[in-house]
Amino acid sequence: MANINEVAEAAGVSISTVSYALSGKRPVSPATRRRIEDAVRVLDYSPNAGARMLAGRRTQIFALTEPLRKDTHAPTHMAFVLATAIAARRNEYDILLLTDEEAQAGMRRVAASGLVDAILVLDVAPDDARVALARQIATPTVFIGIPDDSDGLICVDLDFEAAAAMAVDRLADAGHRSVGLVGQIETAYTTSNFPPRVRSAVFDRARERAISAAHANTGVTQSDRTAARRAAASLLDGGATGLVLHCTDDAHAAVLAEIADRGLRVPEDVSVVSVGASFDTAALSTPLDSIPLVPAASCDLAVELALEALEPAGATPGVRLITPTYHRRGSIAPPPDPRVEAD
Amino acid sequence: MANINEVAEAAGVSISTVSYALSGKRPVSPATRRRIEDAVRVLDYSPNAGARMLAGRRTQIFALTEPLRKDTHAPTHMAFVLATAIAARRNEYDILLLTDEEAQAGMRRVAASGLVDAILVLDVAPDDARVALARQIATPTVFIGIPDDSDGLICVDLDFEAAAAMAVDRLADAGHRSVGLVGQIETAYTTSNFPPRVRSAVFDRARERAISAAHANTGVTQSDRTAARRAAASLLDGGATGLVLHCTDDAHAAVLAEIADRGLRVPEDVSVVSVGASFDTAALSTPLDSIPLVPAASCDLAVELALEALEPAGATPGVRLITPTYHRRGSIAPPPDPRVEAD
DNA sequence: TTGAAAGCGTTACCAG
DNA sequence: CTGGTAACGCTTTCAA
Repeated sequence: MANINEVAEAAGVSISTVSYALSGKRPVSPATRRRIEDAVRVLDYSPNAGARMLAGRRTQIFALTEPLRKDTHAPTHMAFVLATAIAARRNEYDILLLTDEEAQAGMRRVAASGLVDAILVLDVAPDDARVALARQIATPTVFIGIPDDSDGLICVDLDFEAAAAMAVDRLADAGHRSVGLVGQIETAYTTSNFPPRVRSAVFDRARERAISAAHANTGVTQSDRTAARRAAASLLDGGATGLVLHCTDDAHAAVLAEIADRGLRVPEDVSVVSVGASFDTAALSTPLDSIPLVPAASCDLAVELALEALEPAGATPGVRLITPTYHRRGSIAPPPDPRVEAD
Repeated sequence: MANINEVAEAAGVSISTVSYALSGKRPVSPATRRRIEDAVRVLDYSPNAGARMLAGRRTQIFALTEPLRKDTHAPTHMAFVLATAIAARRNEYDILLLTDEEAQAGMRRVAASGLVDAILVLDVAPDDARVALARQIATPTVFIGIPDDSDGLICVDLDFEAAAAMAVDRLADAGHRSVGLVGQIETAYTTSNFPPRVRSAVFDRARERAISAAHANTGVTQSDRTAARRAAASLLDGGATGLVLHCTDDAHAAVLAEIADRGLRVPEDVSVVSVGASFDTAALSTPLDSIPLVPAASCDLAVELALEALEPAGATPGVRLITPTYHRRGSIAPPPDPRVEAD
């Protein structure tokens, strides 16, 4: 592994010129630049990471804390980890992964040792312990998700309230008077930050639109199709003509199966809209209208804020809500004629 | 952030003594040690990561390349990432995550810049491009999985051949004359390294035991329950009385559903054994005998080998196969009386 | 446009 | 058992 001295010698310049030629922080004549680039290529030079961290102001590393708990929905979490890694790399940053209980001790450690420039927090719980930690350490920290107490923190997330309200509005606009929310698994309402936000927004907006709303969760374990079917069944039995789905892809499929088994059609008999899904609802057996949770959107913004926080000016604390977008797939229509139902 | 100078001053010793007191690489008198530890605590000192990397021989970071492709089974991959992170931390190492196309460019980069001490490779494809790369770079690289050409590489994996053979043996020992393998999704046989190993081992051992074998894969997309049921159905229709399952948890559930729907019981009518599962087969609707793939086993060994490779002696290249273990859950029994079947 | 040199904060060697 | 000091390889200020 060649170092900057060898490059300088080979190019016949000083090491500072090599450094500037590579960083572009100072103009370098085209001729010398070429000689340096040649030397770099020939020697296969790459600046030493440790030296750079020490001399420079940046480590070019972000920590990503993601507990990766067993009971979480792996595909979604994987999508966020991936989106974060991609966003980071686009800005010349690498991701150091902090999982498990190590999430907390790890945050302390990387902050204290100056290993990372900033910390990104995934899988945020309502009462997340990492919140208090973030306030203690000097390393800028960005939350992807909103804890109960977000005071002074930098947070990024989809505007789940707006998304849920939008879903209810579409159904209400189409004439539905009774909507049902097929929600997450039960535990998610305490371990995760956004399910409660969706649920209360559905009820709030339903009240504002003067229509009735009900909620049923999708069981206690992941990939429990039966529970999802049961949830849909109870809501339909309760008279709901419009369903808002905030659940896993499996649960989506189960709900559609339940609807089909009842001999009902989407959207003629039942209208369905998905909220906060990060998979493709157009690929389901019945394509569904969707107000998706786009990992890249949240993660791109989070990385942007982390970078901003490194600037002398810093980033203003506060919650950044991402405006939801509605994707129409034809799964919402007016409810069936009440007279027919009255049979 | 205090540095070593401040600690030395506060403790009234030289910085070298502080360094040695912390690393333990040189004896330090109990008295000075205490004074230093106090100073460290008071100043909340933590050695600077960059300086350490530069001066020391180690960065205390492993790179983990895991493409995190969309078509992979997220839960399994997450389990391996987690297991690797835990094993690394147990040895004072952090994990730098390399995903995506970045896997290759990233390996080059972290190796060239000396950012990491070793590289761990997950989700190994039969013709993995990272193999050639590993041979080019100086950074020790450990593969968790076995590529087609493993020459000169350090590889770790469950002995899938032995596991598959063991499954066939158990069925044959119980008296089964016809076994069926419910395999992975179709694409896995080209994108992943172990599914073909399981399949050929099943057929090989069946031949050795002079019994018949058949294979059916579980469709083209993940979480396609129908395909898994169809696979089980075709094997049962083909006369298989023993099933070897090498597939996702969803597919396991689907197979059991198919068996139940046919009015068959496990193990009285059909014997079933799971191979290479990294989830709990005892938690299925019918607990299944299992020869599991244990992420921690592979990842612990991989980390161990990575550490060994850093020693002057290095680690000997070669494939380390982990001996499979059999977990009995009562899902294997002798096949039903042939005379009854002949009705 | 370029060079010299002072750090950056450790580790580890050489003395004592 | 302890201290002084030379690296480690880069960035950046100060001079020219």
